[in-house]
Amino acid sequence: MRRGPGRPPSSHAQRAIRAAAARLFARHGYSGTSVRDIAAGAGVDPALVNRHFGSKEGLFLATMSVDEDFRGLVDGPLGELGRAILTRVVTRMDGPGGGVFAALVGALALPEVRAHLARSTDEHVVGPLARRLSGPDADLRARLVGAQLHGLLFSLHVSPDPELAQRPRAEVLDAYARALQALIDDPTA
Amino acid sequence: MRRGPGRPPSSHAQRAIRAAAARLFARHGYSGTSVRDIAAGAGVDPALVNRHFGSKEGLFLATMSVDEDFRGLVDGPLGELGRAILTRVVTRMDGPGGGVFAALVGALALPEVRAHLARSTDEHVVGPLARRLSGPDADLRARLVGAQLHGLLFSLHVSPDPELAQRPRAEVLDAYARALQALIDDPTA
DNA sequence: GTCTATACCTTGATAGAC
DNA sequence: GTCTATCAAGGTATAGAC
Repeated sequence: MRRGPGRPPSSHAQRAIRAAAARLFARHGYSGTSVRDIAAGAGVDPALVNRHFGSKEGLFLATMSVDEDFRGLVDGPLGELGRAILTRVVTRMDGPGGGVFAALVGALALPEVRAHLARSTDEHVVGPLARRLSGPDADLRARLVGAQLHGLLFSLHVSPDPELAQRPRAEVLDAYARALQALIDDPTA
Repeated sequence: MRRGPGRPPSSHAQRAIRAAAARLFARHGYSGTSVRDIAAGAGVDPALVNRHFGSKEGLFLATMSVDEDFRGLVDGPLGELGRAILTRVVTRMDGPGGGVFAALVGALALPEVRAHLARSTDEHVVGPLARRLSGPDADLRARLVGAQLHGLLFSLHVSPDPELAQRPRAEVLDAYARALQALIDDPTA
């Protein structure tokens, strides 16, 4: 939180609302969390939530982001990039990020949530990857890697496949990495 | 609709409610469609909806299913199965099925919706595919093909990537089919 | 500027009349 | 079998206290 002139200091209530919202949204989703629940969790009056964040949607957008989970995902040697991408993203998402991703998917009916997920994926994954790939259709292949990534996160955290979730992560990542690598490698080489 | 003894005939109102619900849920999602909207679209009283289908959730489950879109998806020669799966599912989902899938994902907060999507994927895709695959980890590889499938449908219909959606379908399917095939082929062969 | 109390509207659901 | 009346929950806006 930046303080200083030109920006009002965030009150204790604001921080408490943020913390309660981050916890409840990640755990129970957007529609499963009421503004009154968040206010109760933060120990403040329900009206304060909209006072500080404009609306329930505004608070959701202020607290739920996958930018930190996606940043830097496609750095590293191209030859083993599939495995590297999956190791990083799954490790991060096994923390609180998994709930954040699931909450975002559950709130995709909100246009701003759609925009956030699309922008974050483009900015941190598809864009940087497309610039690094060689061979034909680099942009298309990078976008499909993004689709694969969403597919695995979906099956682990949004609509969890129990059999998949219980297996040793290393086995799952090794197998899925082969599929990612099939799009990362130059098909003409 | 089957008629006959032992089964009460479905009234005109029931059919009208079904039709309106299928259209509105697929177009505006679960939370974006109110029971009153559906009743208005069907030209009936709002109370009739819950009278006939128990609840909004009951009506949703009675009208939104991907069984028809997923059935028979993994039939055909193993050597080109990746391409065949994608051609079939994308063709079907470019019709009304795309909206149905998106609506189901948007309603995954409901446990019964989760169960339906998991069961349908297992019954029509993962199960039959696992029984056909040779080589190690057949079950794991089949589950990951399911994850890939969800990933593409997600990027085409749930959180649509405009660049991906506008490209010629053949290009997209050819490239993604390589990634599916990497899990279908026996890795030790 | 920060917080509280309160009221309003939409929506899912139900009870009971006809 | 169908409709009217009504309730509870929840998102939102506003008036006013401190």
